[in-house]
Amino acid sequence: MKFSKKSEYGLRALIELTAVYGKDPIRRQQIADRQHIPLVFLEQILLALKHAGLLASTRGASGGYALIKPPSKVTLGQVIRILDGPLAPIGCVSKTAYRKCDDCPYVKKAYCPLQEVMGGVRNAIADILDNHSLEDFIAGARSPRKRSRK
Amino acid sequence: MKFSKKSEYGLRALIELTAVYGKDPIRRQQIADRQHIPLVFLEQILLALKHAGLLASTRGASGGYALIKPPSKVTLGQVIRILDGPLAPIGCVSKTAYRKCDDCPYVKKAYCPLQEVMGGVRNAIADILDNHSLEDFIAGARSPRKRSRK
DNA sequence: ACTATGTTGACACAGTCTATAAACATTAGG
DNA sequence: CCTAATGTTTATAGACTGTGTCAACATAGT
Repeated sequence: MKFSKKSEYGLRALIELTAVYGKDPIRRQQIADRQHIPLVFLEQILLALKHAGLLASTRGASGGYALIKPPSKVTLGQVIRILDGPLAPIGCVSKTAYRKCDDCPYVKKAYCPLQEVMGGVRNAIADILDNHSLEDFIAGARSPRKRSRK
Repeated sequence: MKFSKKSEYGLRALIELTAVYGKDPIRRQQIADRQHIPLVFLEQILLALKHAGLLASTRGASGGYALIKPPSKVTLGQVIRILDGPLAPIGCVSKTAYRKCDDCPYVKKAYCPLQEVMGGVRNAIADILDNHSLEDFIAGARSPRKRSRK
């Protein structure tokens, strides 16, 4: 039950990119150095985020990557779903990528005990991750916005 | 962010074993059939649970596996930690297996933005998983015990 | 007691996915 | 047109998932 390194690195890279939001693009090398991320692995991650529309990249001499969506509009849940896929602990409780579990003997029945619990876990995770945005990463902000539960 | 198949299968096997708690041991074949779990993989799982002290096994003609701890005393969190390791999303926020993250540039500093959020996720997951026991799996029990938050 | 049979136990192996590395192609600026 | 950057492709080590094989052992029948 862990996040992949990919997600972790991706989020840490976005911390750097959020810090310079609106300014000139920064080089991937710089991100790798400051966050101690393996350079070439970092690139795959940045590309994925680019293809998802979060980043823009410019090549050539003074190129680099830049965040193009406002930090407040990018939730951690989005980022993790891009890099890691759906965040449900088991397939049959995912809202964004539901997959009926062929092998589960409870498929036909109305109620699956595992599904009950795991659905709760999924919601708890999503509730946190979808209510935190990159904005919560800026500076020493000691107060990630804690939404009251609806 | 998924549980391993190992944990999923393990929990489903325990559903079967909980259902016959106190009675004669059941064969692994029977568990595999009813929950559609690959037979030989299931064995590794049952062994791990046995070594952890949850199950007892008897060999020979009328052998099989049996749950030896009362269902109410076995939390889902315990099971998953046995089969999947600690349930923290990233190493540096685990309570049962803390590992300082060498590569994180915030190690030295007082505050890590990622750690803040991920710690919250960890607690949310643990809060659910450690407050559900195998007892919640019995029969069609439509009411897993929902502890009020402390 | 001996043997046949059914069951768990242990080990080594193969496929797939993740994390990482290296090499080369492509683009843009001075 | 040369250099510094991104972009693409391919390769490798390790963990996770699942299989195959054979040994250890308990029970039942003779």
